[in-house]
Amino acid sequence: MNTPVKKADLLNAAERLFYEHGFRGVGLKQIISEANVATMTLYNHFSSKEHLVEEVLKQREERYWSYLDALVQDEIETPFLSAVEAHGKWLAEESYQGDMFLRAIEDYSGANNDIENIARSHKSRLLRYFQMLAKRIGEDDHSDLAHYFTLLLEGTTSMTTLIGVEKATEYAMAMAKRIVY
Amino acid sequence: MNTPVKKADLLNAAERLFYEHGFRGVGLKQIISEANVATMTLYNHFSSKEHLVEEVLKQREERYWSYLDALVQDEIETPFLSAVEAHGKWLAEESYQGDMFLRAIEDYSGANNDIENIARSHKSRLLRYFQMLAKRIGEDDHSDLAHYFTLLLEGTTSMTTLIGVEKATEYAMAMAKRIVY
DNA sequence: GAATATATATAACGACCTTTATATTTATTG
DNA sequence: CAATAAATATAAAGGTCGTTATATATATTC
Repeated sequence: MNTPVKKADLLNAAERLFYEHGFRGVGLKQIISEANVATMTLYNHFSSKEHLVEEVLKQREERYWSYLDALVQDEIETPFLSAVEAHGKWLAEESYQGDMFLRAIEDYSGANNDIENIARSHKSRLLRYFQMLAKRIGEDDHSDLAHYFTLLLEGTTSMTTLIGVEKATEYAMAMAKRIVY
Repeated sequence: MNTPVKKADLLNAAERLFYEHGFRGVGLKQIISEANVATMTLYNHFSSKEHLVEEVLKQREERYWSYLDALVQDEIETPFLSAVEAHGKWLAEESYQGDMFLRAIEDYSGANNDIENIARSHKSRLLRYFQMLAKRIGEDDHSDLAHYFTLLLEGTTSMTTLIGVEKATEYAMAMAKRIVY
């Protein structure tokens, strides 16, 4: 039947609702309603709400990285600045209200280790990514630089909640230029 | 009777539990249990869970500012660096897992405007505070500088969740020194 | 020491939640 | 076209949640 389509509908509806209202603030009823799907269809694809959360996080991680990679890869001259810009564009399109992974860590730490680990590994991947970029441009303290920019992106995401994407990205770019090159 | 004591017990227990497990992840039953208080004592002091959340946020805001003010005020030579350091100490003592106000904005935006406004006003106060510091040291672009440091503190809080307080503060201090003075 | 105010214990309400059960319908496949 | 697989509608179980009700105990105040 429509198996793959229905599953995708569920994941997309869940991702949007979880992001907007939090994992605990959204019930399965709302998810199946927005996905136009029956209750048992959800349980046919996901064995529990928490497993649905896991797959939502995995999907969002994939989307984030394919988005970032596409924008950063080609500009090998200034990879860090373009990463900040790319992250800003991601925020503008998909993430105007905090970070879903950070939220998952907070919500499920001590309650569900699988979910927490998925979210944490996403964050450590961000750090590794910047370390890779730092090595590529021959930076000596590549670990330091990687941490600076991870902090910068995390700060940009938080600031977006407070002052909007445009201004947040603008200030982040200005800071970035003072730190590198 | 023990009225003020019981109310304080409730606020303290609620603040800790809300911070550790999220507003929606904690039930009133756990709060009254940890506060060693009866159900009706809670409703005698707070008309609903959401009003309890409001007062918890107000209490936490007061604690944060009295903490920060005490550490920053005297060091008029390098107010920005000492603000970063003070924020780091606050994180070490009280805030190892994300920011309660940011979380309140995310959890209650669209659901409870009073709570959201309290949390947002806390954040705008942080921005105003840095603008005041920037003017005091005679900085030209005091608005820019204030935004840089607000972003820096927000980033530090997020990074604390990921790499711990010590390292997060360390990197934040290094970035701060590249930005000011 | 009686009156007042607050805390306590306990139970119940109705709403909502996640999950399971059951029986029916719909589309795909051999 | 029969068989299989998946989606649907509906309901109910079992739990937790916030909130209210009630009646009792305890400390403070005049």
